[in-house]
Amino acid sequence: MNTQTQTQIQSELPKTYNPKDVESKWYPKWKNGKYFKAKKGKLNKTFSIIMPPPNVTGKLHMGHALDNTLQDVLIRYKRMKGFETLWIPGVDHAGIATQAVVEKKIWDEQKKSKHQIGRKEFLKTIWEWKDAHQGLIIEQLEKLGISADWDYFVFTMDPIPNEAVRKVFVKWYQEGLIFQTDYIINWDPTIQSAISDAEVEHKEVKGAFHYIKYLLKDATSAAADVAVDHLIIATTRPETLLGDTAVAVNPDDERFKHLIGKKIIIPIVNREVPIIGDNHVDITLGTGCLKVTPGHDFNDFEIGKRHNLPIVNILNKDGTINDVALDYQGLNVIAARAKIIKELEEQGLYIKKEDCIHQVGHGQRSSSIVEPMVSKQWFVNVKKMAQESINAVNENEMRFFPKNWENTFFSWLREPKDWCISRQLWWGHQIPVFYCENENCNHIWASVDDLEKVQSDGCPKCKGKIHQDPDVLDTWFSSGLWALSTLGWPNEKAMKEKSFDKFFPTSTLVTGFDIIFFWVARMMMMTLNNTGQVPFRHTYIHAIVNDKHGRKMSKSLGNGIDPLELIEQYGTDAMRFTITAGSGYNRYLNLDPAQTEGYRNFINKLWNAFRFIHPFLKEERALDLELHSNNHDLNNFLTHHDRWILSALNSVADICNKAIDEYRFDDASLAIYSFVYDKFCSWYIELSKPILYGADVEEKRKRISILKYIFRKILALLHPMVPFITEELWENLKEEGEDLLIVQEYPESNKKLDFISDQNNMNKFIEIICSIRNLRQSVNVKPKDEVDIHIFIDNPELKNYLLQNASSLSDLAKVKALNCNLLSQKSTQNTPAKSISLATSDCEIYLPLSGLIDIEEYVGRLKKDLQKTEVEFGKLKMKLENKNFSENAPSEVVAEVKDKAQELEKKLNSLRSMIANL
RNA sequence: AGGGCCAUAGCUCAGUUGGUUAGAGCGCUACCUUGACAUGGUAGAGGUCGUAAGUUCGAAUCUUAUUGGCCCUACCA
Repeated sequence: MNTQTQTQIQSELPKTYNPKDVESKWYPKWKNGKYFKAKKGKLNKTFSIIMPPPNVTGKLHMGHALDNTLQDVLIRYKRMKGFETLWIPGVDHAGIATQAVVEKKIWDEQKKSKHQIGRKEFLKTIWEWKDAHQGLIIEQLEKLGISADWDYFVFTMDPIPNEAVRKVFVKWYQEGLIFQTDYIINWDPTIQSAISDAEVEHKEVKGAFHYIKYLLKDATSAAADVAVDHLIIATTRPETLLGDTAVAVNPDDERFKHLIGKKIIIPIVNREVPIIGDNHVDITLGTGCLKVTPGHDFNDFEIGKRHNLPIVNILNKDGTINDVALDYQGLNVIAARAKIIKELEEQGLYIKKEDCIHQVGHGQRSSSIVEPMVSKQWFVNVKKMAQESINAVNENEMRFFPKNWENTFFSWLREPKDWCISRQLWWGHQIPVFYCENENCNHIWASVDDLEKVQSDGCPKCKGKIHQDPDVLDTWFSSGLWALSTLGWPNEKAMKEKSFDKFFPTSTLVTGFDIIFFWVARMMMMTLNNTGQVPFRHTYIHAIVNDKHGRKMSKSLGNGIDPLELIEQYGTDAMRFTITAGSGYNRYLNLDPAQTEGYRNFINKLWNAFRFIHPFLKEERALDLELHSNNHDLNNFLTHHDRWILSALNSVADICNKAIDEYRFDDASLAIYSFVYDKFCSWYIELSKPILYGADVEEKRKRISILKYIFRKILALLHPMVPFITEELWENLKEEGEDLLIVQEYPESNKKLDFISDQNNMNKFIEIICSIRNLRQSVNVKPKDEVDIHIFIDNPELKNYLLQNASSLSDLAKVKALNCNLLSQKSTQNTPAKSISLATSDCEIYLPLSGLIDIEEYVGRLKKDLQKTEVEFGKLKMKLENKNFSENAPSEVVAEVKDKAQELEKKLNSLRSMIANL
């Protein structure tokens, strides 16, 4: 190739990499080329992941970007390693969230409530909305470059997941694990549904203790002493007195125990209730007297059960006071509280108020205050499956990465409460329980058959008319079956089509710690219970994304980062690399767009490294190790620098493999990053320039083949993290007939390419060049100006190496004449008189000066170095003289310290003689 | 109240089982447009690892206490 064509090629490539065109080009090629589909690889092993399904309502946020990028890195890595890989994507119906969005939409457009529209019509609208929205989420996921098998795509309310839900529900119903009962549950008045314990978040709220007098029955006045004609109750929720059905004291409380069995009057409602003795009451807390409201307090509910107290419900479904007290009917809790306090004051029953801060439950979705309320709900007894899940983790059937997350998992499963699974919503899997409407029959049963079939069959006992339970299941009920239903379970035909046996149990679950309870634990329980197997072998818990100062991203703070904007600005690869470089075993990832900018620069660096070798590519094939079947041959073929870069590459490949296997994406990313910058670009490319522009054709051909070899490996190592640019560049580097990079082999370390002495020599060589540059800058020599250098070397082998590579040294340190002697030959005659110098452990380097220098400053530098070295040497010497050290420390540690001490001693001597000779 | 996590350079973080002079990115300073790249290059400044005590030949790393921050669970009349 002549110079003219070289220039032409170079001008075709822009100086800066443009991610947009490349990204839009490659995704369709991979997808349409079926590269995301599972194919048998060289290992004859499978690797499968189920994607945590994003909500169908959602807009992709940073958490999704992180979650999916890491899964994609694993999938691409394993695919290249030769696993048969399958990544199953999906979307969640997200019961409450979706219903709320569509309800609002209908209200905005038609000013109609869902009840006005009717259940059937409402569900039809919501399905239409879902179909329209699902595509948006998929489109956004594709922008991340994820290599999921879209043919496997599942929606949580598709027929198969629905079949799974019905099957499990009926099984548990028949086993008695699912039961319906009146129980105190968390009621979300905004959503107007029960929610599970896990969906309640406790937040600190300013409140107050209100001290209220309750008069004893037959009390003559309200003025006399406590325990004579009244009791004082402290409460943060005075309005709940409308539902009080007892007052409790501790049976051992000397102050009050004589009152047990007597009657007391609830103010306002003037209800006569018993005073009871219960050990739950803490004598030391509050006033020692406790109002008991079994309908609206978890503890009181338990007390009520023990004492057979009636339950009075004071709230409507929307959280307002019901007809229990007509004066208060329709007021919300806050208003009712104020009105009650006022009325108590008027009656002289209100004593005082003490401000306090207390924890109040809020609905995770609605953020409104959750009201404990008694209602009829469906529950699952999960005790046994919880224990099975704990066992599975203890027996390493499923492992957490990082391991300590298993404690969180255990803490939830150790004492599990019954799981409230019914929701008073319309959008979701409807509970497959049917009721016979014939009053003489009243049969209740669960059926796996769909509604139409059950309806046409009628009641199995009396053939009467039937109806289905109107409630739907908690979203997590279907999510809990995700590992099974995405692979077709329980439908045998679908399982066969989706190769259930091949891909189940899945390999790794990648998710955040915030849903260990909601999801990881439930999937474990439900999958173990139904198949006896774990849903996945590993769970990698990744970081939660925060802003750059570690604050949660939130709308109110306005500190959210939109991944699509980040992609728009810096490209998908840069965003992905920010994520991988920041993901290891950390709990949080504090995301700073400046980092992404830095990694965008890295991508650009890679692009330009390619621009450099590009004109030469057509001239030569990549180095083929097969051609050099024995080490001797290979050694002869390679130069010092070739052996050095190949060994360095080898170490990086080793690190990348080990790191990704252990989910240390950060270690893998940073290792290859630093290889590209600090080894390949800074040194190997620089060292190659004279050869590529030089006259020695044979040498040039060899160098091109190695550059090409290294660059191909770099692209392969980087591909899982930054798939787009690597695939784009691969197109130029692949040999005739080679397939896309996405299916190339992932590099592994190769013992044949470990050249230890070349690594050592090169490190010394770099140290010498940096020292010369340091000297040059310290006296302001212009970068272009060439200088004379005198080096005295302690070690003959290194001297030899230096002479062999003298031209490289000249190039990189701009040295005009190199004068190199052994240190033993140093004398006043051959040491430049007027010079500045610097010492390493192996050599003394002198830069002769023609002009004047600032002796003071220069001597200061030498002295500073001397002092530092003396301190270090002193430390090591003390260590060596300490018998305890030489006797107790491992011999290799002692040997290392000895070596180091020797090196420092040499350097000390050099520095001292330099200072003395000034 | 119980449990867990964190504290390392101006900022954000690495630092494997205790073992050479504690690392990176960004930021900062000086110099440089050199035939891949100013989204660049070269050189450099800057931490003794929250505090205190202890174990050890040796501690950022282990133990205890303490301060500050975060999270989870339970509950508060």
